[in-house]
Amino acid sequence: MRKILEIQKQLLPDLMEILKKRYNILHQIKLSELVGRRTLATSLGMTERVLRAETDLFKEQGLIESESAGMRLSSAGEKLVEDLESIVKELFGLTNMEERIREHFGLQQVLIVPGDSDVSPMTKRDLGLAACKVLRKVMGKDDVVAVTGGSTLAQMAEQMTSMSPMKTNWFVPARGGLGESLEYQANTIASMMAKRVGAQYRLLHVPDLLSDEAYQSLMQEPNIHEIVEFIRRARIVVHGIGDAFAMAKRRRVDQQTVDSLRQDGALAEAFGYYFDRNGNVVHKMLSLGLRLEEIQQMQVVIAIAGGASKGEAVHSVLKFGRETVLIIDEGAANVIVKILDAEEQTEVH
Amino acid sequence: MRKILEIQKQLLPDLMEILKKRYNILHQIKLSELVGRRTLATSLGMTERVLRAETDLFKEQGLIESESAGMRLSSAGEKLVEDLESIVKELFGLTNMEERIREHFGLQQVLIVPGDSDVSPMTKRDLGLAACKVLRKVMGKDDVVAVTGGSTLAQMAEQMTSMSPMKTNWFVPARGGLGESLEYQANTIASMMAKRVGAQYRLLHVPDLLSDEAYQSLMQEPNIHEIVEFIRRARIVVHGIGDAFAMAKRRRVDQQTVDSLRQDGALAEAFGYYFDRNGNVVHKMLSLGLRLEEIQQMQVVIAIAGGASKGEAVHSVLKFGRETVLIIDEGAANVIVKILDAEEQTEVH
DNA sequence: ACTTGGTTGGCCCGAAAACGTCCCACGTAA
DNA sequence: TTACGTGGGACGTTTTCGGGCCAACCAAGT
Repeated sequence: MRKILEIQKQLLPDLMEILKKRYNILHQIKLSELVGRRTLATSLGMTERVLRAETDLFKEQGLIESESAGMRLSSAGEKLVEDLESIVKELFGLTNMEERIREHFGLQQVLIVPGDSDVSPMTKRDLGLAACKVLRKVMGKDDVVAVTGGSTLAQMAEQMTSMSPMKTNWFVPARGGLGESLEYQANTIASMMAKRVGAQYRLLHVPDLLSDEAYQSLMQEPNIHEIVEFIRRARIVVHGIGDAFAMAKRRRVDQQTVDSLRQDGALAEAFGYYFDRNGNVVHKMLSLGLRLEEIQQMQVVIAIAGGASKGEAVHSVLKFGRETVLIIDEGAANVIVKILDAEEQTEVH
Repeated sequence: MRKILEIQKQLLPDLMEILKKRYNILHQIKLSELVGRRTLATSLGMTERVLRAETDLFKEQGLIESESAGMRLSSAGEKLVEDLESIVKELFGLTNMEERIREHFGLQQVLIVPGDSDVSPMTKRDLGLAACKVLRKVMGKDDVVAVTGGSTLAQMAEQMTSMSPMKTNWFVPARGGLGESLEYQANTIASMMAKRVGAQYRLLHVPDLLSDEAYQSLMQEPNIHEIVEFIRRARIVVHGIGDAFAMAKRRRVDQQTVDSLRQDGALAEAFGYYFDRNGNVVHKMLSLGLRLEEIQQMQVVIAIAGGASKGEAVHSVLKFGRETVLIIDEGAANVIVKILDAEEQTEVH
């Protein structure tokens, strides 16, 4: 059932909106039992004229009957609303969550794909696909896109296609090597994405840094300095979100640091920064590239994550809050919403 | 799946058409493999500009890719078309049958409601409902509507409603008593319909006739003559279609006539006339009211029938062919289409 | 009997979207 | 080279959409 709507959505992108709108109208009529155009319009927040267009359609379809005192659902309409109820619920469960999360964190856009990446690998692919779509939409001429590493981003890179080569675009790693395995490194992903869409790319081949001195001396290197500057000109950054300890382990962080992370309540990781439950930065990997300041001022920050297991992490990164677009799956979304619910509960008491 | 599509058809009738249009375009692109806007437009019979609007959308959705040599389906588009295939079939299977039957018999409109009256009584209700809708649409001011008897028509009468009273309309029986039980008689149905929509009605209380003499002498009666004339002024006739022998039995036709019907290959019955497989009239009930000539010249002839068991009968009456609107259910439609298929088969050989 | 507050359905008009049509630079095949 | 078909752009026209208003009507309350 969901599939059929997914399919239709591709051909009729605004199908869902219309469906929802019409359902709302019918629903409202049902509640009001007998209601006139004007009151209905104001209670739905639409102008009289557009509402009228809809009700005229409903009349034509025999879903409502209009008397001199107002309109009411016909029996067919009643039945339809009943049938719709369950569909709309399922349909807009995700949309509702999207809206809720979007509003709560003040994001520009939230996208939830059905499924749970923890369970089904297909969902991860969908996640990547959705991310590609978003990225394609926000990318303009000459844009520089910075990407991080991680399995989700790698998946996204694999899904990436473009109809016309984006010769004027650049892909760069958001930060230098962060100790991940080659295939999940930002460098790998940036170059892969660039190749797949016919864009250009520049890489930042630096090791993880252990000391400020190393940082300073590397930044003295003209060509390194130059590329870091280039990266900082990025208008768009795409990053994954990870569980702090899973990430630390993957990056083979030494035990001492892990302990300190644990002590600080680290929960999530994104672009080399570790966050605690409340979105505070509790640790950062020392490397070159984008710093938090730049990310905070970036025009488009796209975060991608999937799986119920990452829900908490996503929530904490969102709490830090510089993202503009969030792309997650249903599994993660459910967890996040549950956390929000809990927060509201405690607020009330 | 079926249900959700039905709902959409009611709530988003225009979107379904768009869906079909877009599917057709994508399908055509798929067949052409690589094709330009103009050639595609002509092969689809649309102007270049509207096609362009569609293809632009497809591009935005990533369903097609455009090269300098033309457009082709992207892999996503390919997949979508595949998935759509079944949806469109389901969605427009009935539509296709409607169109096929409409064209084959040169009808003005064919309406197929999902389901089979033989199996589910709900379908019969839908049939009645659909008939009401059609009738409401074709009825104008001062129109006289002649109706026949039968269980389907009775069902229709029960479904009949109108938003505004049709004070200037008349309902009349198409023909005099044809030996049916009271509740299925044309008189009963005409009066019931009239009452339900606030219209007027006149009845024709005459028994079945046994002889020409009786016919002649009854027609001498001024008031009978007058009402028959009135009936013949009808612009619209709504009639059911029945299986010849079921009908004969219900009307308690004597054995001799039944035998003669069987000998003549009678198959179907409508408004008191019996038809054989090829749509020839093989027998007629002697009564007053509309004659075949009048029906043939009537502006709107609406035939209603439901159930696979009536498929053959409907086919033979259609073959006689004076209907303008046909309202059947899926069960009957399937049978009819099967007959048409068989006919085409034999034509080919 | 008369006001009041609501209804529907009709109408008008400016804005915006859709559309028909032509043109252009370009790639490609002959 | 030529000839053709392509996608993309542009532009004036047509059609639709949407906002707003109004007449006729109705029911209820005064």
